[in-house]
Amino acid sequence: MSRASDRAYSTIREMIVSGELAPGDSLREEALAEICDVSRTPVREALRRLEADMLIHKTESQRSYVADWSLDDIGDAFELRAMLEGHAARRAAKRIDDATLQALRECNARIGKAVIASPPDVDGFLELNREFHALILEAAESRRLTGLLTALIEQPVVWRTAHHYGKDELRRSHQEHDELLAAFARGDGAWAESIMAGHIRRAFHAYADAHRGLTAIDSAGGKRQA
Amino acid sequence: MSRASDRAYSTIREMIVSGELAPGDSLREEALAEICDVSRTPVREALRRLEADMLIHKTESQRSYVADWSLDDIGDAFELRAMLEGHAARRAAKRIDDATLQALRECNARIGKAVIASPPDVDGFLELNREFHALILEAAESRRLTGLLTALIEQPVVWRTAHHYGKDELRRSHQEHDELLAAFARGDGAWAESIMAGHIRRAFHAYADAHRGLTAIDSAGGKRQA
DNA sequence: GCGCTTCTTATTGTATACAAAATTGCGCAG
DNA sequence: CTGCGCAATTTTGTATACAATAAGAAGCGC
Repeated sequence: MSRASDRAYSTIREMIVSGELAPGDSLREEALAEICDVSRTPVREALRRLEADMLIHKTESQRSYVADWSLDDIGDAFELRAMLEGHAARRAAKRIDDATLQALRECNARIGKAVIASPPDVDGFLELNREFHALILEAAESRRLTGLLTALIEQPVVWRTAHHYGKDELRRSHQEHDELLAAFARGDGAWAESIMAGHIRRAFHAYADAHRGLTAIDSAGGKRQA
Repeated sequence: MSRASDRAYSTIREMIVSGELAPGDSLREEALAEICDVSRTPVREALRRLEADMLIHKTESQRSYVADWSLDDIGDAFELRAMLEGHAARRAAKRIDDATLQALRECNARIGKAVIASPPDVDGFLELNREFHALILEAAESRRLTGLLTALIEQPVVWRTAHHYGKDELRRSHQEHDELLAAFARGDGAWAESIMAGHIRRAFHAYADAHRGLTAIDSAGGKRQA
């Protein structure tokens, strides 16, 4: 992470995820280079990686813009994610070892704490949730699946989804994780897959509801800072 | 395709796919730059793309090598491909228009001709097969699915699989495509998905059988540098 | 005033030079 | 002879300069 291109990648990605760069904004290499305090070379590498992540896209004339997703696009991504993370859960259920299972339990316990706090610690939830899913993905032992899913998990969407979660929805997430743990403990892949797929699809509908409600506000008001 | 980085990408990729660069071979930027007759800059871009395709990998010390896949890895890739192309077929069945359906029919007719020739025109089959699957993917209308699958279709593996197909297996592929067309014509997504998943899984077993048969030859006669 | 062409300018693509990091090979001590 | 450590070489990472290309602006004819 110490390399200049990595810093550029993280910096730009963070700007997109946080909303500092809005969908449709143009990304000029020189400007980004100045922001990241590196030369254009590592910025270009970062842009290519972000393009692979589908966080940005290039026009036919090679200029880069922050990608903007229609609800259809996002539904699409969630559907694929549900399928692939479901698959990951199924595989994990058959391969998981006790140490990982224990780590998942502890992780979800901390998620529980973040969720019952007042107000709920959404940022903590996000980080722990990321860790929880990452552990499962690792337990699935498929480099390719990992690669595919990393390209698929749109951090901006995850972020917004969680920030629109109410206390009830956060608690429900926590419970679903517990169910997942039960499926893992029994090595029941089909069960794990079902729960995971449902978990992701529920997240989509939470996002879609919030999005529909917020469309007017977003287009009227400005960008929010972190 | 006229850009230097694109040429470098195609050139290097072709060298890997054709086997000119063997799994485990090291990829030195300067050497590749000379081969492609461009500077290191576009070569580096090409290497990053190939890395995303998982055709090459970088060690922790940043040196690049041609990826080599164990049969497990390849099975993994086929499993994901079966799932995702199945999903694509399901979506395509619900969205496909008459023009595309007709194009698919014509494509498969040409596949039929390539298959019944003596000897079978395997290269023609490969190209038409690629086109057939690409048309379906396009009909599925999911940019993300397209991105995921492109990263997943290991051309070297596809190439070797087809070249180990006997006449019967090529004909069977042709027939499965026809079944797929029937499912599309009826808009039966579930049917299309089943056929496609089976189609891919069969391809895997053909590859695995051929691979197992060849492993002994490879390890007995082959150069195992490294 | 409108549309077209052309020129200017902004932005990306490529090459090269240099810096940082890693591997290799050598020399030396034990 | 072996193991260690240092330095010489190779290889990758970054910066910068220059070339190519596309967007934008101005001028021109109509």
